[in-house]
Amino acid sequence: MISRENIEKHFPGLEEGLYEELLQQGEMVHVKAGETLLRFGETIRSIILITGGLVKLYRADEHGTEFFLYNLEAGQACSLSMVCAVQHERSELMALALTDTDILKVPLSSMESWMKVYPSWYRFVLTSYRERFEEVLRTVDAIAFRQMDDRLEDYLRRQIELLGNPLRITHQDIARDLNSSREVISRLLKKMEEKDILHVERQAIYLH
Amino acid sequence: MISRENIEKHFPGLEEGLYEELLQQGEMVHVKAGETLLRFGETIRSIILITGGLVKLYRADEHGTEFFLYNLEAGQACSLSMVCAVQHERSELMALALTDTDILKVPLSSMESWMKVYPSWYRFVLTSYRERFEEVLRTVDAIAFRQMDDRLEDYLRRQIELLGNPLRITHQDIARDLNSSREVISRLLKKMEEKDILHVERQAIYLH
DNA sequence: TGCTCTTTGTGACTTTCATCACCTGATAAA
DNA sequence: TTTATCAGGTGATGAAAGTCACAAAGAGCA
Repeated sequence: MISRENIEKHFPGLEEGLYEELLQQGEMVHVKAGETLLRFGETIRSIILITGGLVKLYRADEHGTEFFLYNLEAGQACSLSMVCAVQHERSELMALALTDTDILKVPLSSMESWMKVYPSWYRFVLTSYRERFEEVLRTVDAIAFRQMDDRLEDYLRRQIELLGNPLRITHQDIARDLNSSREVISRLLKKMEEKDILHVERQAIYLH
Repeated sequence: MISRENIEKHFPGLEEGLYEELLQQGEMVHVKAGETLLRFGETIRSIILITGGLVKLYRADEHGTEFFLYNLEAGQACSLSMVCAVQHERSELMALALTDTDILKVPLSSMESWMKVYPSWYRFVLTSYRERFEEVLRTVDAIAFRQMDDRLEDYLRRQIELLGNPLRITHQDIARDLNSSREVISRLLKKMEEKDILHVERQAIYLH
């Protein structure tokens, strides 16, 4: 359901007129858990704002190997879509709905005019972009400077922050996100369990 | 020397009025090779446009270990400075002048008003940002999916593209950029020499 | 010419992590 | 209830790359 309240709640601090425009020009789309929102190489046709649910953004190589970058939740925007949209560029990332997700699609054409008229939009766009950039930099830090056990703990904390404790996920899926292998993740989880950092059950990780 | 021609040459396609503003409000600063333009955690006070020379952007961890991200040359902008500047954010990166470098510093205050008035500025900012984002994503790919020999070859090609053939650099410095060790780089270079990909001399790498 | 510093070469060893093979136990479907 | 499938456990092995120790070669300079 597209509603003024919903948008105001998730995207506070915008101008009155901008809320009106978002309502008029935006199109609300519901995406089911597991569906792909954006594929690598796909031409971006609209700006995507998340109004509910959880989306995972990841990179994939030519063999289909994946690498998790960051999540987007309600109140955030696919900044790639905003910036690529300007020149009808293609997506560099894959986006997958982790839960049922509601998105507000805004046509590209709005972007440029809003940029001029609404300072809050301009700030929103640049802030989103900066935040995403920082997340990717944190990812670079992780793979460049840190080891698997460390990265795994960080990953679990971030996921639990978003999805709740316990985290319902298989070792295989964690391995895919971290570009590791199931065996390695299982072994590391067991070590962390021995250190009393967490408790592992089938399909569930309880962080202490 | 700050000159209209210089700016027009490196930043083509902007509006007349914007060139005037850049001249009036910009401050030309010369930075010597080896000097640091931006330190991690430093508050960003102005937008930085490169009008000459070569700058290296890198990430560093708490132990001072470095990791090369990308270079900026004339005609490019420190996109971090543009986006961080909006909210007086701190720098996430280190920037080092590799050669003598000329930069045009523009006060933050100009940013918001130009964004409204000059569509070309808005496009320039978003395009810069997207390009930098893509470079960082390429870096993520490299460390996530590829091995050292591959990354080294890629690194050498990119550096030679910018700095010319032969590349004058020590193995130690390459190792620092790639977060590897000198011995590993030396050995890989030797292997590449055997494969006739390049020729190694003291402080110089000739790519075939 | 000799001395020193920087850069590079090299063997031996270690660590981290991926891979393989195979097993156990839980869950669900037939 | 039996069987198939999926999640997870575990030892053995190997490859990539980091570390250590030390040698050698070039460059600069006194």
